[in-house]
Amino acid sequence: MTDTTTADSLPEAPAVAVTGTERVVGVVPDVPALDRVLDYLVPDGWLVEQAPAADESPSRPAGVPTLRLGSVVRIPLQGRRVRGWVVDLAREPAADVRLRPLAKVTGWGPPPDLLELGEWAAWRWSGRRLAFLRAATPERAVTYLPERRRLDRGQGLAKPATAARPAAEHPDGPAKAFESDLTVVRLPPDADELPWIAAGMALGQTLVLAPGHDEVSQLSARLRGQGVQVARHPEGWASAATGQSVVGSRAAAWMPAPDLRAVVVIDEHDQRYQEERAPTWNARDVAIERARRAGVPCVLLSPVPSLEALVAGRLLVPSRAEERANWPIVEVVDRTTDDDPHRHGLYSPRLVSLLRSDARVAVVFNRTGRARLLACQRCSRLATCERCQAALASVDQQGLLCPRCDFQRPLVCEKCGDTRFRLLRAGVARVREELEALAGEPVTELTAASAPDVARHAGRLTVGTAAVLHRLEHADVVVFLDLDADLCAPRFRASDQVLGQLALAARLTGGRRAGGRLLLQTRQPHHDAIQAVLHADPGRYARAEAVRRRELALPPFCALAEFSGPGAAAVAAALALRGNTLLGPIGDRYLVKAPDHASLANALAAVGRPAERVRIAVDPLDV
DNA sequence: CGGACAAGCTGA
DNA sequence: CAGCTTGTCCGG
Repeated sequence: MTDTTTADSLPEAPAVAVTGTERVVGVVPDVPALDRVLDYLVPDGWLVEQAPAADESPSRPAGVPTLRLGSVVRIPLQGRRVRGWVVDLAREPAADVRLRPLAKVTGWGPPPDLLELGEWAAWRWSGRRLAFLRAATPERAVTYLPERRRLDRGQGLAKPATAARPAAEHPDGPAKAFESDLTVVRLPPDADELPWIAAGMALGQTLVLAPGHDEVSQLSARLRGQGVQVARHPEGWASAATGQSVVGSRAAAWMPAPDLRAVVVIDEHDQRYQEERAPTWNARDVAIERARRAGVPCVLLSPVPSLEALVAGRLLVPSRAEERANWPIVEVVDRTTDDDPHRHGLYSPRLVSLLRSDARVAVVFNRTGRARLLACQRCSRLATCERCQAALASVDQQGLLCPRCDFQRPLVCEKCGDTRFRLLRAGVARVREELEALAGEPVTELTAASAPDVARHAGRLTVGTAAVLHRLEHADVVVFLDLDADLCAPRFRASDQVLGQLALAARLTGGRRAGGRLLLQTRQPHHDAIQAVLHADPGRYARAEAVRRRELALPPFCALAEFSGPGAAAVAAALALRGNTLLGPIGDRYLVKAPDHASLANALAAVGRPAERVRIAVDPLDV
């Protein structure tokens, strides 16, 4: 049997020696382990479009394959055909190499500005450029782009919308925010962001980022209601590439925008902007850099601006009165002084009376399961895992489960065989039972694991993890049962996260005008995060926290990177030699502290990746 | 990533 | 030494 062509062995154009007259392009293959530019011949008859044609378009024969910077192509590679991106239109390969021709043009890909932004992001987060090429590529092939539309400035939104919720009155109005390069707007939780988006869109094509899909859907629906069509990620790629404004979550930071005039990031403090997988890029930071490169204003909105944003841009704040009106009334229950008739310590008298009122109450308690720590009622032996010694958790009233290794065992004491346990550290499920007993009526449990319709059918009383804050529509009062557990979490951003949750809660209840109320149970009533919401002044927290972070040399006054995997030790050691501070190892994880991101990224680029696998997380979240 | 090829192991 | 697994290398 000779030379039968099967489906697997495609007839492949042979490699040919380069004579110097052929067109050669550089292509990055979509192969993660191969982070290189490879050279390919452009077949005869294909067009190569040099610069992005500014004022368009000579009629050209239909169906002629056309290459541009960023074009998605298929290339022969080791007998396979793989996807790749054209990143160089005029390569000059060494005279003696033999090259293969490109197999096919798939369609449009990242425009040149995003290729460059991708290079920057690969540097900034010490990742592979491939991750960003993928992010900036349409999900389905785009083979045709209509003529770029010259959109009416403002797209029908030039006048701020008359919204149901009042716009917080910033002294000079939203347009003011777009007058400089980078502006942080402290917008109270109950204020409407639409006027700010409208002010951006009045300038032309605008990139609007929101942290989650729900927010994106709501926002684009509202804009549609105002007669504004926006491109959404990923299906709106082609529309964005013809100049339509973009609304999307994290990935939308990589949508094309040929006529970009403004960038708006909603709730810039939200951690969902950060990609969890390496490279751990942050869409807010990508948006800032993108606006800077395009020379257009970038506006970051947040009720509780991050220190990262505050050190990067100038701050606009609403009037004191306006900000106060748009935060709820805050009641702090000091658990060190109030006398609690119940043994449990989680339920203050104030909470109990609230449960028995007729208000819609949402209770936040950030511990899933029924109990995370149990002890035998007779012999006080802790329930621990036989396999890994972690504390066993109770999921229901039947059995015990190890949260670390999934080991299961019935609810029986190892030592004395008793089946009664004390719940030393209750979880949401147990708290729900107890709240129900206190209230004398049903309480809905709502966590990230709950079915999608649970939030809609929730009754007057709801308890759950922070998922409550995202999934519930409204509450009259939001209660934080044990704010200290969150404030004291062993992460330096713990109190940032609490403040973010308090802002979400404030949105759920509405401002004090609407009767919104927060009940905070804590043993640290003077904590800056609590004082900040109590006075509706997030600046109090930001100022105090900035001092602490600067003293401890923590972000944003340094840059952190975490290394894990077999190659972690080698990279960490190499970085330490270059004058960075090395912490760890903790398990197989090393933490490196550099004075700033530029020096961290440069040091990492100089050190390079070792042969072994390493996961590099710049700006790690749980430190 | 995934194919190619080399080196290493096994059983007759 | 065929037949198979495991490891290492490399891509235009």
